Amino acid sequence: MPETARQIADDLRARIESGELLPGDRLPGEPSLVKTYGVAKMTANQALKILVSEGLAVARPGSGTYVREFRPIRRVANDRLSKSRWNAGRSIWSADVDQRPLVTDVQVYEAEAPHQIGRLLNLEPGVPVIVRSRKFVVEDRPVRIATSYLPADLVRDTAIAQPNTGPGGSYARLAELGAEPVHFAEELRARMPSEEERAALDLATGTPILEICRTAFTEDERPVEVNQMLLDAGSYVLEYRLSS
Amino acid sequence: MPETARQIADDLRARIESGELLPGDRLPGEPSLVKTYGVAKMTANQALKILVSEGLAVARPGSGTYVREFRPIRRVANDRLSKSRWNAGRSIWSADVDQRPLVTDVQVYEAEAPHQIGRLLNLEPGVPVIVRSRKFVVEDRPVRIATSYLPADLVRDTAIAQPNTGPGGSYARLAELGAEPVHFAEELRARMPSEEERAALDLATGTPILEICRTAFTEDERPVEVNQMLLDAGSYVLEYRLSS
DNA sequence: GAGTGGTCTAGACCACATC
DNA sequence: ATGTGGTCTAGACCACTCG
Repeated sequence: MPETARQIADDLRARIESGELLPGDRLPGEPSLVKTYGVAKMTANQALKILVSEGLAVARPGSGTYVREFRPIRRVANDRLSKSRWNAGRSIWSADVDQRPLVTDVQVYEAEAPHQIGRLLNLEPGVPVIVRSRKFVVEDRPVRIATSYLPADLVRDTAIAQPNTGPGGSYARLAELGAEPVHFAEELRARMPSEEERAALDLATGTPILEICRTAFTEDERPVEVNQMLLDAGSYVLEYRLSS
Repeated sequence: MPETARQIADDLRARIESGELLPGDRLPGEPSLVKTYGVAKMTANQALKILVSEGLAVARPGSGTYVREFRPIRRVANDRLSKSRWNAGRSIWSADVDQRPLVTDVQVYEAEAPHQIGRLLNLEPGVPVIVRSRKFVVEDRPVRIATSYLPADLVRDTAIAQPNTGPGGSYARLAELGAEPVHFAEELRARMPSEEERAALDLATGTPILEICRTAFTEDERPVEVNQMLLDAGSYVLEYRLSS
């Protein structure tokens, strides 16, 4: 009877979904599965790998395989009406609200605009941009990597070209330049991370990432910033509020 | 020298990212990898599985393993100001714009509101809702599953309780009831699908899904619909336009 | 019928975590 | 020191696709 690994995974998944095994609990190990199901060790290994690849479990070599804990952060993208209280406090997924993250690995440099970015910023090919990249850490977990691109001619001599952008951040500086961002377009997709991205976000295998590319526009619809973000999908719930 | 499977996967990934292997191309098969790398068949198998799990390749048993093709659909969530043309035509990911999908598997029935849904709709526990679920197919691919919940007392005697909601769809019917949805709150997360969801969306292994829960509100901020959607992440780019 | 990916076995060695 | 997951081997059988 083949299909054994899948069946073992199905059993364990059922025990997780029924609540018999709770988040953080240790799953039966490989030797245990070998005994109870009478399979080879590698089959047991693959059964556990299935659960890991589904994002239901996390393997900790040398210790065991554990039911994954899902404690996401809520990121709210506000539209102008969102100060009103519709939907206040009601949500489908429980999530911590917007803890202030630790910002690390700040890098700022000037470079030629990558092709796609240049198009979004409405720049001629080869025009320089200021690139700001940084990593956000919550509870010792790296959860987000962000890279911003701004026209160098606009911001070169401001705090935006420094690691520390000052009070209010780069948007406050843009406002001082008469280029306050007020419209935003976000493009979003989800995919599996590359090996590199997995390492940078310290992702468990089987966790997808959310990739967001946000363009910020001034009141007169001039693009002034492109922000590319990579989020650990296991750490985020995104919220959008819209009015038609 | 362990780590062999990963290294083989790295090699192949590099050949994909360099453009030597194009979307749709066939990767070297297991027997070929066994020869060129001098490894066991199962190691070759696992190397290919790594690429599949990363979403870079698709295995077609009996035929080969192929570089995945990514041809997403664009879904635009408009804010009320977005009729203006900012960002017009510029986007970071190429995507077909909103082809009209085929709607299949329509099911409509009345049931007690699930706990979470009831809370979002601001209903007392146990109050009945009309449930509408359907599947959207584009180019023979199922790409989206949607389940809507509406207060039964509001819509029971309308076309919304029928499979065919008539011209303009259920929102037009709600408008006729004086309950036109004008505000929307979307909660969004990405995760790996369950086996069931994988089957329903006909997903290649290694493809994440986007899970969206959208609540629709009337002008006076009354929730009138909750729509839970599951999207094949490989088939969608989402776009949000916001103003602050 | 030949070739493909999918899976299983039985045994082995490793690095690591935990005690 | 023991137990854990991670990986590899060499060989096997299966169901499937394709020419």
